[in-house]
Amino acid sequence: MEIYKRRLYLIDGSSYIYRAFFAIREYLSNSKGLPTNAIYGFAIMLLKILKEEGPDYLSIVFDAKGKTFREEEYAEYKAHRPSMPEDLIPQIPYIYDLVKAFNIPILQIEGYEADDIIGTMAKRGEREGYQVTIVSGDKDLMQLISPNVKMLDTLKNRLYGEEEVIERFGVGPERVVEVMALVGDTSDNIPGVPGIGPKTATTLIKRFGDIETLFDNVEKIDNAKLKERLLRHKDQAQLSRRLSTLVTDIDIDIDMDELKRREMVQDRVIRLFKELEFVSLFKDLTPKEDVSDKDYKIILRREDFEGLIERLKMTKGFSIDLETTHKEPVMATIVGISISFKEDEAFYIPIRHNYQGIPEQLNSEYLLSMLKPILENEKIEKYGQNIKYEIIVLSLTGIHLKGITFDTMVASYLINPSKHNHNLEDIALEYLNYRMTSYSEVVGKGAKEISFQEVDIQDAANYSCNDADITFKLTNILSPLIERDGVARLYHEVELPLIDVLAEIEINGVKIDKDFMEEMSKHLDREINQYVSRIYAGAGEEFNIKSPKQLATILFDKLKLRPIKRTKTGYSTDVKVLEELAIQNENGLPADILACRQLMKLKSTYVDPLPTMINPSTGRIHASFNQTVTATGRLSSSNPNLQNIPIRTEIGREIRKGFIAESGSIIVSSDYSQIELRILAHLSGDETLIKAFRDGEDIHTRTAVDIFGVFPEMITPDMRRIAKAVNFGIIYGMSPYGLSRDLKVSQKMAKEFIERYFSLYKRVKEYIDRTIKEAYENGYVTTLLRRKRYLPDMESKNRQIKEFAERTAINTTIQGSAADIIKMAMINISRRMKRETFGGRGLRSKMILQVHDELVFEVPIDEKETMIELIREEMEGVMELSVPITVDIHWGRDWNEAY
DNA sequence: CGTCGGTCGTAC
DNA sequence: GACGTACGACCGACGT
Repeated sequence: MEIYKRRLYLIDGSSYIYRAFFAIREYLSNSKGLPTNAIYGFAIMLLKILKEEGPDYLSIVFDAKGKTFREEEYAEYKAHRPSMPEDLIPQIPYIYDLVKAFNIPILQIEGYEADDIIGTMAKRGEREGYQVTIVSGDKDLMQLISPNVKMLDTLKNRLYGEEEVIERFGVGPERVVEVMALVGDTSDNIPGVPGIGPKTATTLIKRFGDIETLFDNVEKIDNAKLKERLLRHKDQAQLSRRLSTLVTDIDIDIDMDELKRREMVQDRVIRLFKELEFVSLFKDLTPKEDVSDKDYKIILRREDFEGLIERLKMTKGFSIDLETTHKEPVMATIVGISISFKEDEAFYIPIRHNYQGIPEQLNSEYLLSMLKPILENEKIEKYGQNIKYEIIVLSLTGIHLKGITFDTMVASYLINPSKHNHNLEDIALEYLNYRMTSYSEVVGKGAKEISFQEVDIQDAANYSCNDADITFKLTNILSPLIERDGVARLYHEVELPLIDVLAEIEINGVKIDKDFMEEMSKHLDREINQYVSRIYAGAGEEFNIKSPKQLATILFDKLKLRPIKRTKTGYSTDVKVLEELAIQNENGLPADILACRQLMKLKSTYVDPLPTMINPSTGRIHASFNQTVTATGRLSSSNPNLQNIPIRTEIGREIRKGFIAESGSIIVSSDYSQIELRILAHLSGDETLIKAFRDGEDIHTRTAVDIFGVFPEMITPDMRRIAKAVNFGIIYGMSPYGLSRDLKVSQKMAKEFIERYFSLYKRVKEYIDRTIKEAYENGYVTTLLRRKRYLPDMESKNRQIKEFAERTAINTTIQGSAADIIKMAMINISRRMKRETFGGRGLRSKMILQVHDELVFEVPIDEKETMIELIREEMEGVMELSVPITVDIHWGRDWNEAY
């Protein structure tokens, strides 16, 4: 019977810090601008060891400050090591904090490197009968490996035993130092024998066993050159061996019991993770909220329900959460409703649960008819998490939810729009330190997922009541934060009223000409097939054109075309590259690939998916317009994304012909003209720019006149194109490099354009400088309506990252202000459409799309003139700026015609 | 078999 | 060697 061996883990802390730092190359930082990549990598490693390895004994070993004996012996040792990277320095104290919070003993001894301590402890552990695991990736430590000592590299997920050492060095662990004596180590500046690499060294050590024997028998070496080399560098080899050999007999005054695994100090770790903003790690450690002690009630009896109704009539407000059959609100049927108006208390009203052995539920029509007057009562406040969902679902059952005064998702977004997620789970974790049960834990995931109707009523109630309860709590917590952050007005006057407008747009949907799309798909298919045959012929073989990797192999390996640029993973095959290749090559292959790619893109992204997304009951597509996604304040659209329907190319624009109006109606599209440049004129106060807009000039021509210093009549299309690129460049926080790339001119010339621009539009330059300065001082920028975006990277020491933050600062004020403006216009238009009557009844026109600077409506033909006037008044008169705001309005039977 | 990063390409 | 903001299709590596 095998005896259980106690497991001792020795973590090579010092090298891990560096390895984590360099392994995680993307820039991680918390919102205070503290870089966190090394801390994160280190934390992941620790958690992995604790969770997956289950050590009985454990220690982290660090290098000590000050000189080691190796430097005493050899001054050059590690002499060429660059000093610690600037972004790593501030992370070190956190790593020590983390180790302490994890309650892991640290070993650190003056005069010795971590490796020597590990060596000593590994040998000791082995002697005393432990199974030792060294956690490291350092080859220097491989000499310690034995049947009882393994090395684990968590970054590469590899475990090294004797076999792996032989694989790596060609010799066993006991001879590793002999090989290293000959090869040396550039990173440690250990010289070895010059001209001897791993291959030769291994051969020699295999033959002679160790370097002493090798030198004793050096005469036996036939290769004169090699022999001479060895003899000349004998001292150096011996020195290298001493430097490479780990000390395994340091007198370490520690009892093994002190290394026994102890529980981490949970709340200390959680606090640290929270400060570092390691959301997922923090989440894993936060204990799950216990709902058993909450006062959650299921409403199955009439008197309970009627009691609840009476109490609801008396409340100031309540949170509401719907459970339904579908994620998409336009497809959803209500399964249950939860309501909370007191913390830790909530009610669940099952409506359409459906499974074997279910308790009897109250009649759904009765329930909804009783709730209707309360839900529609403007005076009773409603709070929700993504309440747009409730608005849509209820609206489709004929209930018009009124009195919405709080949406926790939108509130969280306004407090910090850069967050990737404003899920209830994440908000609760952040503001309440609660870890909630997730939806997928209730209904299952993937193939095992069941309908909410089949969820046990008790489980459903716990889950749903908790949602309502937490939404209610968060309303109380986030409300003052909205005030504190100065976004209360934006919240109440813009974002909250906008929810209704977005719900309307989603309910309206947009009509798609299914036959047209399917016809276009067939047509594209034929065209694509022709290209594909030609491409295969040109390539001499069949391959997957959609695979950049396979395409690169064909173009650059097989056909030996000139690779223009590289990506992280290989040669690039993007449009720029293929265009360049198309010019250089008589062979039409690159041009064919370009054309083919474009058609495949249109087909697979738009033409094929769109008809499948038509809702069978409305015959229309109901995309989501998301209010809490973009960092700047813009909306986004998904399922499908209707904000990136092609327009720039002829064939792409075809697709818009499939976006049609109901018969008897037309599509009316209204887009702001140069809204972002007008905002720039307003925000900067630049007289030249303001005058140009006031005079109704073509802004790009005007800029061309200015930067080229010629009469307007002399402006060529090319000059206007350059001016246009410069104008856009300003909005994006231009660099000479970016502009030169865009315009295909030298960086020098691009720089001249920019300088010329700034010398003429002085206030613009001042505005940019001012915005960057404010961003740096405040840590955030704001838009016209005081929407905030934090920019922690303004303080980064890394130039590239800092400059990126600066460009973001500029772009956000402009793009975000444009978003503010169109959102206000949407609200105002919607209000007027509801208020105004036409021919004795309300307007039947529908707002159906928003594309950042454009609003699209479906308008009954008789309402055309009324709507055009209404739209123009509201969009142009939305706000008084120092320049006029103008719109261009077009109409037609489809979206292409209305362009 | 699902997840996820990389590449590419649409829009404003 | 990234001038800003998004969404999503597809590939392919990786982990269960």
